[in-house]
Amino acid sequence: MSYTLTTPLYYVNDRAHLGSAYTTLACDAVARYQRLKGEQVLFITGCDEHGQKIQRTAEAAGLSPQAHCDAVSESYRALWSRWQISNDRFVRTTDPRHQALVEQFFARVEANGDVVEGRQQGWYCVACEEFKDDAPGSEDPECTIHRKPLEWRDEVNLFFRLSRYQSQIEELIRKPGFIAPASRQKEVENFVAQGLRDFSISRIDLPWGIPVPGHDGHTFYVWFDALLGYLTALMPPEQPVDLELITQLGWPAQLHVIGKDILRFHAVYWPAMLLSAGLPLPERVFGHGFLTREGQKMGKSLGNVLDPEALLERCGRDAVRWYLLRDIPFGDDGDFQQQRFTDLVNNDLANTIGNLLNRTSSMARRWFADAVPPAGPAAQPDHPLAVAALAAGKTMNTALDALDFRGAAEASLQLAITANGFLNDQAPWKQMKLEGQESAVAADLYAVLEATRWVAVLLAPLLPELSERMLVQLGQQAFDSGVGASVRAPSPWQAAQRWGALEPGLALIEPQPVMQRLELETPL
RNA sequence: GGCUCGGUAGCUCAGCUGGUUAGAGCGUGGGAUUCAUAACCCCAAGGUCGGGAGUUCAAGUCUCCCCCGAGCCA
Repeated sequence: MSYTLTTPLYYVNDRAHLGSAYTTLACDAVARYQRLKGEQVLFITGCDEHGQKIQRTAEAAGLSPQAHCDAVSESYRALWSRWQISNDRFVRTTDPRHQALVEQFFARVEANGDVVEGRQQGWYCVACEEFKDDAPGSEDPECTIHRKPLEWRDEVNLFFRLSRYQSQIEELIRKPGFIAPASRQKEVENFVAQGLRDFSISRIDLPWGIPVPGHDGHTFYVWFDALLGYLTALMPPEQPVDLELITQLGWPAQLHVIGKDILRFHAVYWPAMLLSAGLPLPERVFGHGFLTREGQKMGKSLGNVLDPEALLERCGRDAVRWYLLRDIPFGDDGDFQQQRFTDLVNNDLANTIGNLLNRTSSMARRWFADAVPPAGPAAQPDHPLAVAALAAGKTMNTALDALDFRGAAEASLQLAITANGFLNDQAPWKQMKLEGQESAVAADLYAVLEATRWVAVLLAPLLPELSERMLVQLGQQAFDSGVGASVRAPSPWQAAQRWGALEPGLALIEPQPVMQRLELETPL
C-alpha cells in the first residue's frame, strides 16, 4: 500500500510565486504525515513546459524554449530544495521519457476510438491556452482574465471524445470526497450538467511540444500532455517507460492538490482521459484557494508580489510554514498580512511553544540534577496533561486525515497552552520554597516536560525542523519524515504518541530558544 | 442574466438539526507572577449578528424581498 500525492506541475512561464510555494508546502506536510505514519509515499512535483505561451516567453527573452525551460525548472527545483520539500520525484514534461509515456497513453486513447478530427474555430487566449466560448462579438475581444487580445483561430484539430464520458464523470464527481473541499463540488457538477463537449487535444503549426504520432503537423495541446506528467513521474528513473506497469508503481494517486482555477481539468478532463486509457482514477482532487497580500491581489503591476525566496531568507521555513498552514483554512482563499504573520509566529511558536520548553527544562535542570525528574504519579494516564495530550493527538490525526492543517496546528498549540496553564497553576517555583515538596514538584515538571515532548511529536508533520530542535533538547530521537523514511508499523512516530514515554533521569541539555521571535524592521 | 457561496466584536473567523446573559484567536486595556525568549497565567472590552418583512411561545440559526462582496457558468 502506498500513498501517492501530487502538486500541480508548475508552468514554467515564470518563476515560482508564493502561491506555488503554498501548494507545495501543504503537500509536503501531507507527505510527511503519511511517512510518519509508516506509509510508503510518492510525493510528486515538477514542471509543465510545453505550449505556445512558453515558446513566446522564451522568444521574448531571446532564448530557445528548451534553454528557457531548463533555467526556470531548475529554479523551481532549487527553490523546493531550499524549502526542504520532501518530494520523491520531480518531473519535467520536456523529459524524453515523458514523450514516450504520452505516446503510449495516446495510443490507448486512440485505439479506444476517442480521438476524432474536428474543426476548431474561435477566439483563443494564448495566456490561458484556451478557446473562449464567451468572447464578445466585438472586433478586438480581450481575455477577461489576462486582459490581452484574443487571437482568432480556425484550424483542424484532434478532439478527445469527452462527451462519451458524461455519465461516468457525473457519477465520479458525485462521489463524496472526490472533489474537495466539498464547497467546490457543486461548481463542477453544474459545469458537467450542462453537457460535456469534446475538447481539442492538438494544435497545428506549433513547434514547441510533443508531436502527435500518426498525425503530421499536430502537436499535443499542452494540457493533454501536462496531466500525463503525473504518470511519467511514477516511472522509476532507471527503468524504461512502460504504461502497462503504472498500477504497480503507485497509480492511482490518493491525492491531487491543485489551485481552484484548474479544478475542472483535474476533476473532469483528466478522469475522462484516464477512463479512456483504461486506467484507475485518483481518489481525491483538492482545490485550494488563492493568496492575497494585505487584502490585495499580488501582481507585478501592483508591485506587491511576495517572493518565496526572500520570505525564506528573512523569516525561515518554520515561520512561513506555520503561518500558512495554521492560519488559512486549507481550501479557502487566504490573505498574507505581515502583522498577523509576525504576531502568530511570535505568540504561538516563540512565546507559547518555545518558551514552554525553555522554562520547563530550565526548572527541571535547576532542581533535579540537569535531568528529567522522577515521574511519580504524573506517569498515570489519568493525569490532566495526559488526557490533554491524548486528546490533542487524536484531534491532530483526524485533522490531518482531512487535510485540515489549521485544526492540526491548533491541536498542538492548544496542548502547549494547557501545559503553560498547568505550570502556572502548580507554580513549582513557589512549591520549591516549601519543605518536602520535591516529589510533587518533580511530578509536575515531569508532566509538563512530557506534554512538551508531545507537542514536539505532534508538530513533526507540520514543522519538521522545529519539532526536531525541541526533541533534541528533550534528549529524544527526531523523526525522519523525509524522502526514504523507513516504512514500518507501528512507526516510531506512532509509538511516540504514548504518555510516559519520556524517561525519568534522562539528561537535559542546557536549553536554547528553539524559535526566534521575528523582528521585521522593514516590510517584506 | 442563471447558479453557488458569503456579509457576526478593530482584524480573522466559530456558531450543528431554531431555545438560558452571541463565542474563539489576534490586537487593545488592566491585574497577577518571576521558572522562562519583557515570555507565561488571569480578567475586561459591551458587537442593532448587512437591511426590511414574515413564521414561531422563541431566530444570528427557518421563509420572502432588498443591498453589498466573491466565485462558477452563459
